[in-house]
Amino acid sequence: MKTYSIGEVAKELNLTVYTIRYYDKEGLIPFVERSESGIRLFKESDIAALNVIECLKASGMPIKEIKNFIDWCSEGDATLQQRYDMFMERKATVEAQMAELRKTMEVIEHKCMYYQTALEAGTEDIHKQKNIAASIPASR
Amino acid sequence: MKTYSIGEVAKELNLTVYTIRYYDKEGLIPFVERSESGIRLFKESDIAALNVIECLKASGMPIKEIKNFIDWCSEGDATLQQRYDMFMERKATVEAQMAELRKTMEVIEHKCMYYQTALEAGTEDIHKQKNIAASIPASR
DNA sequence: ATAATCCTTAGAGTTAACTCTAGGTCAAGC
DNA sequence: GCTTGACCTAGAGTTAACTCTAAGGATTAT
Repeated sequence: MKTYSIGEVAKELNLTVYTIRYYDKEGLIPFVERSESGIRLFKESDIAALNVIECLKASGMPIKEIKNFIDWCSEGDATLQQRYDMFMERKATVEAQMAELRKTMEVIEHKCMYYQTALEAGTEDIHKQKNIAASIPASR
Repeated sequence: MKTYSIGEVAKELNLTVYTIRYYDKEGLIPFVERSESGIRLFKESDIAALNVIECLKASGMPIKEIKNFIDWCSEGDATLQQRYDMFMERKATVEAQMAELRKTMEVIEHKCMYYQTALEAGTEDIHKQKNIAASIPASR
C-alpha cells in the first residue's frame, strides 16, 4: 500500500510539518504507522482523517474536543451515539456561525455604501447633513 | 447628553469590562471621554463605534488592523479611500469565509447521515460493507 | 562516501486576545 | 461619616494553536 511522508501530506493539505507533528503530539492521529526507523507513514485513509480534522477545526472546534472524537473512533461502535450527537451539535454551531456572518456582512455592506457615498461627495459630512436637514423643518 | 459607565456598556454589548479596557489600551476607542476623576463616559455614538469594532472582529480582523481603521477615522476625509477599500476587502474575506463554512457544512451533514445510518445498523461496518458488496460481482 | 535533504524528538518561544490581580480612588446609600 | 461596590492603572498570567530550535538519524543523488 502506497504511503506518504509528513512533508508530502503537509504540502497536500496546506499545513506545515510542525502543525502535523503538533496534532500527533496532541493525539489527533494515533493511527498513523511508523517505519522501523520511526518515520511516519501516512496512508490515504490517514489523509482522509486529517481532512475531517481540518473540517472540525474549520467549524471552530478546539483541538482537545477533536481529540475526544478521535478517541471515540478508536473505541468502536459503543461510541456511535456520541459521535452522531457531536456532529449534530457541530451542525448547529456552524448554522449559528453562518447566521452571524450574514449579520456581519450586512453591516459591512452598509459601510461600503456609506463610504462610497462619502467618496463621491468628497466628504463624510454628507452623512451628517442628513440629520441636520431632518431637523430644519422643526426649527422653522 | 446621557452617558454610560464601562459596566453598563459591557453588559449591553456582552463584553467584559476587562475587554473594553483592553480595547482602550490598544487604541480602539480613543474618542471615549473621561470625567474629571478619570472615569470613562460612553456616549451613544461610542457604543455604536464599539458595535462596528465587534463587527470587524467578527469578520476576522485582528485588533491591530482595527486600530488602523480607527486612526483613519480620526484623520478625517483624507482617508476615505482607505476606509472604503478596507470595507470592500472585508466584504471579500467574509464572502470567502461563508464559502468555506458552506463546504464545512457539507462535510458535517454528510457525517451526520453516515452516523445515522451506522446507528440504525448498530455498527459502523455497514459502511465498510458497501465496498465489499461492490466487489462481489467482479469476484463471481 | 559525502553532501543535501529529508526525517526524528524534546522542549522552548511566539502571538493574539484576553483575563485577572494588586493597590488604589470615587460616589451613593444608610 | 462610613461602608459597599463600581471605577481606575500597571502589569502579570493564561490559553490555544502553533512555530521553531537543537541535536541528531535516515535516505537519495552524484
